[in-house]
Amino acid sequence: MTHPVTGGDLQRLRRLNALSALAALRAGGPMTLTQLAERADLARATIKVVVSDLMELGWVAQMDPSGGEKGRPARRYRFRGEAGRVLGLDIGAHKVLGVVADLDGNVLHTTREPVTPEQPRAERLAAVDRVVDACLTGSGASASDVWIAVAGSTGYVDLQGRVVLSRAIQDWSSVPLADHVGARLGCAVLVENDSRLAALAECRRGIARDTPNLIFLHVGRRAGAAVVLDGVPLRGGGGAAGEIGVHPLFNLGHVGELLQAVPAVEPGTPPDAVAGAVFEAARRGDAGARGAVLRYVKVLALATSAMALTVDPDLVVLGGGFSRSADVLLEPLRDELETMCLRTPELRASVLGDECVAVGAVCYGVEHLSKTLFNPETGPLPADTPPPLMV
Amino acid sequence: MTHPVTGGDLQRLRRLNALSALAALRAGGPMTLTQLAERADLARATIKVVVSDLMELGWVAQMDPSGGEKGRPARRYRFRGEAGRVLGLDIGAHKVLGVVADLDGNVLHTTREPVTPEQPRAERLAAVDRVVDACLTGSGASASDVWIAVAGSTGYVDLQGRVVLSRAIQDWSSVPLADHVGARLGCAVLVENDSRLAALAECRRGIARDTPNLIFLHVGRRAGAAVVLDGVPLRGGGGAAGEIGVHPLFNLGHVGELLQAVPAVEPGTPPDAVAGAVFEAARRGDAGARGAVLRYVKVLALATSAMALTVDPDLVVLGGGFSRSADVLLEPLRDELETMCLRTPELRASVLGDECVAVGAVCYGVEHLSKTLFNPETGPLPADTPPPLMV
DNA sequence: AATCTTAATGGTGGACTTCATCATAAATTC
DNA sequence: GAATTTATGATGAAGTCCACCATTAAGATT
Repeated sequence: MTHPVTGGDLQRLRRLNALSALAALRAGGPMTLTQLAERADLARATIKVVVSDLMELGWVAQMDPSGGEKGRPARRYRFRGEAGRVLGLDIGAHKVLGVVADLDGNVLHTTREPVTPEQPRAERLAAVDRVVDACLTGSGASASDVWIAVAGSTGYVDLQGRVVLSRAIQDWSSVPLADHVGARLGCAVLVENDSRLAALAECRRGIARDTPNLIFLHVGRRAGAAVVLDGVPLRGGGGAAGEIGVHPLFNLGHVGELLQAVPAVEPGTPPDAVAGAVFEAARRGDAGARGAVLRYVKVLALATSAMALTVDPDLVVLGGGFSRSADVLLEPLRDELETMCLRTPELRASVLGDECVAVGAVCYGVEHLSKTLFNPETGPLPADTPPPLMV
Repeated sequence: MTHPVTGGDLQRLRRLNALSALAALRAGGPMTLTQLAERADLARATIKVVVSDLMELGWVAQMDPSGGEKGRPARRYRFRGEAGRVLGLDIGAHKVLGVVADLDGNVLHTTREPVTPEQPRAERLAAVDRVVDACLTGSGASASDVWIAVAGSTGYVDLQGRVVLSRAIQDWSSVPLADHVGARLGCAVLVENDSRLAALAECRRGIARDTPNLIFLHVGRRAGAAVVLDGVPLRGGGGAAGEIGVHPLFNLGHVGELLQAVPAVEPGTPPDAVAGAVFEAARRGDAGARGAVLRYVKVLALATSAMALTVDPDLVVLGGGFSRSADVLLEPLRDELETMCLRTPELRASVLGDECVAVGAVCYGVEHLSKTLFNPETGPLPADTPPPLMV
């Protein structure tokens, strides 16, 4: 009912102040004591004690004096992002992508390996293992340096991180992905829907950086969606939020097929290239192709407006493979949406490319760590010890 | 990025503890010092000081000793809900309903006045004024006792509380409702969509008390919806969340008309009674009526499943005028939803009746006060002084 | 009716945290 | 080299919480 206001001990106040300082340092970059005192709204003397505590714990390091200022040069302090590592995985239909980042979310290393949708589960898991190993060796980290791993997978992922159902990947439903990766790394592993992570990535570092309420539209041969509200990916009561694709009127699972039979596309074009060819023809002005695109956009708009009317976002981000053809899609989609919405959201194309999901996984991991590690109950734990296992 | 961890002064710690004690007292009812110390996780000595502070401020009062226990009888303390009043208004098409409650949300008085959808704006506002006055005199309160008023109105209400657009009520779009009521009461006035308030009421005190994620379906001659996520009504980027009714495929604005032309209903039945007659006939087993109900339910299910797939609720609550015929609607609607959802939500009928919106308005007001008054920044202000104007 | 048990109450001292203030130190600038 | 600017270090004061102990007030027992 009322939101939890927790006071407590004097030591707790100290913890609160330490966390406040740490948060200010993380958000505002390297700072002097005076700046930090101002941002955290604490006295200099207090901040000094707090910061020296944090340095002992390993969370904060002193930087080389920069000089260039007028008076006595102030010591500058920074958050030690290198204290731990976050691993982001994108397990898609055609590739497995691994990204290692520090606690600030800076990407340190990327590994990618191709897979096919038809591969059996064991082979795909082996590919995941190889990517994880390559990530570790490539970034010079050991398994114990990784504090949390987040894996994005297609399909409906429930609140416990189980892949309940996947249509895009063969033999993948109810795969024990978290256990598999967790056994290898010995850290907490979160599994999330890939669209949701992509949406988060666009919201944090992409086209939606200034927009907390958005719908991410994953368009490709299959279509999916994710919703972000107040900057937080919406999971819903069971993790199925955004799965508008199964609605009987929209049938987004096969909406990509609307882009098949167009005269302008030569017979014999490989299936994966058909859509691109249609877009290309539409770009050139081919009437048949434009008609196909319009039919496709109409269906997409119907589904999108249903979601938009439900959650009233400020922005719709067009992502996924077809977003490369945003120049052809954006305008007609915008026109269609205009006719169906009460408060038509803006429409923009994704900008993060194919590392989108992995970057979102890193963001998700960093934020999860923030919530659990930097917790007022436990205070900032020593940075050297890896965090306790959590889910 | 990181959620705000604010520490601060020693006095701030005291404020935090005072608020923590107050929150515990509000949530847990009257308590002894020992119980309170346990709930707020503070030492008895501390709680004692905090509580005597709160008594001086007027937030807490001592109760009569109850006795009946074994040892020395403990003094029991309670939150002084009577320190202020919250006014909830439901401005509907056919009635204006006013409810006065204390800060605990206990309803003290109710006033109702009939109106018609066709009445001009001035008449409707005059009716609102009369209801407000009757609420004050009826509950023995003066205008300055009312700390906040919340008005529920049909139509699209934006984030600033402006009624942007109303189709159900004539001459109502962009009415300056908050200003009008605020001028009369001299307190903050919030305006919200009525379905959203009804949803909140069901979530706090109705059929959904244990369910934080739900969709409230307002069914009647016109249909509307509202979404509650994690116990919070979803407004969206511009306050239009839940307005699925304007979607071209669902046309919920006139979905009630599907219940018109049924042979079992005698010609000449007044328009308002037709739907009820159809439901009655369907209840008796009339085939034509059952068919009409089924057609109606199909449309409703399409819209509901679109929303459900978007936000993945645990529950759909059937409310509004037609929910009186839930016995006829629930089962077919459940069956239809079953075929369209990935994770089919539970389906229940509203239980709060026609005071639903006003009760939701009170809940909303109480919770808004909790957020603004009981704010760690300002600490618990003296209870006697009415709160500063806020929006 | 006197005594025992139970549990709340009141008070004291100690430990801790934060803050304001002042004198000092280390750079740049003139 | 002096003046200026800014950071640093140290001290004392004030505020807050907690553990502990003796005291008080009621019901339960004999």
